[in-house]
Amino acid sequence: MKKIRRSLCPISYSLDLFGDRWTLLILRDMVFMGKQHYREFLKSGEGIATNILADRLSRLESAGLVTKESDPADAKRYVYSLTEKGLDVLPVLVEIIVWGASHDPDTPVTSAFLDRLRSDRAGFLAEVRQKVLARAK
Amino acid sequence: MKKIRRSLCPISYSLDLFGDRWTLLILRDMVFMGKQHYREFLKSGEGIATNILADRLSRLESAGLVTKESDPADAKRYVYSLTEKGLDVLPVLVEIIVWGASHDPDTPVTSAFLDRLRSDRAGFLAEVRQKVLARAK
DNA sequence: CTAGATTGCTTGCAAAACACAAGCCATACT
DNA sequence: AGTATGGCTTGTGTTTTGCAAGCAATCTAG
Repeated sequence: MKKIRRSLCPISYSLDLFGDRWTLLILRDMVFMGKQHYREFLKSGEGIATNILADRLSRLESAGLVTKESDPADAKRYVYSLTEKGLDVLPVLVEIIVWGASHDPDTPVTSAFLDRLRSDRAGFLAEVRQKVLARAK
Repeated sequence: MKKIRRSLCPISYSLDLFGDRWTLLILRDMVFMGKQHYREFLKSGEGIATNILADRLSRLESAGLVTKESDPADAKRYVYSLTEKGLDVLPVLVEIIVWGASHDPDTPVTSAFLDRLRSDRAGFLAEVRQKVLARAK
């Protein structure tokens, strides 16, 4: 296990956890798609490999962004849920969306939606946050 | 050359460029530290390797976030500067700082500064942005 | 004007991380 | 009991990373 901390910089701290090409996509799926099961994450358009997914989920779990519990409705399943700490990544995701959609000529994001993100950032954050919390209940 | 695009998702688009442990640290150094030279990036606390730095700078350049020009004051140097597109990453950096500083028990970020980021986000963004643009002139 | 420095890299190599396919174990359905 | 489903683990290459050297093009001192 590598647990070296590169520096005390908060950006470096964050990147040590989610500075890779997959972790934030998993969080995206949880936050925006409400995904909770291993199979759902596998089905995402980007095509994550099973071993990578398992690794990232366990890292997110040990870092306290995600919890893993067995599904009461189906004992062969596990339910992955966001913690507060995990949900706090939402503003990062939103800014990444804004940057990506602003600069990607082929983005499918509508300019109406992008405008909404820019002009009513706080409202959008609150709305998504509440939706996630509502699902959790 | 690998240029595969994993999906049309704006987050995926962004991560294809800066979804790694180094790229955003380089942008951090440019935005917040005003670094412009190869050697300055090397001196950062995290200790990036020379080949990785060269690779990331060239990727940032081809993606249009950074420009590379020879230094008129010293022909053996190059000056790396942020473009608009590069500076637009600032909000992402700020949210990453907020998340990292909020959840890292060992963060050196003062709660006063963190409060400022949270309560006057727009003001802080404008301030940093202006500082960067002032340096560019 | 010539012998170091300095700057911005490139190259070589071992180690780590990743991608892909296959397999495995514990439920669950029929 | 036999098959399907869900969540992984285990090989196996391939790619990326990290580290140490080396190198060409400037500058700088004597």
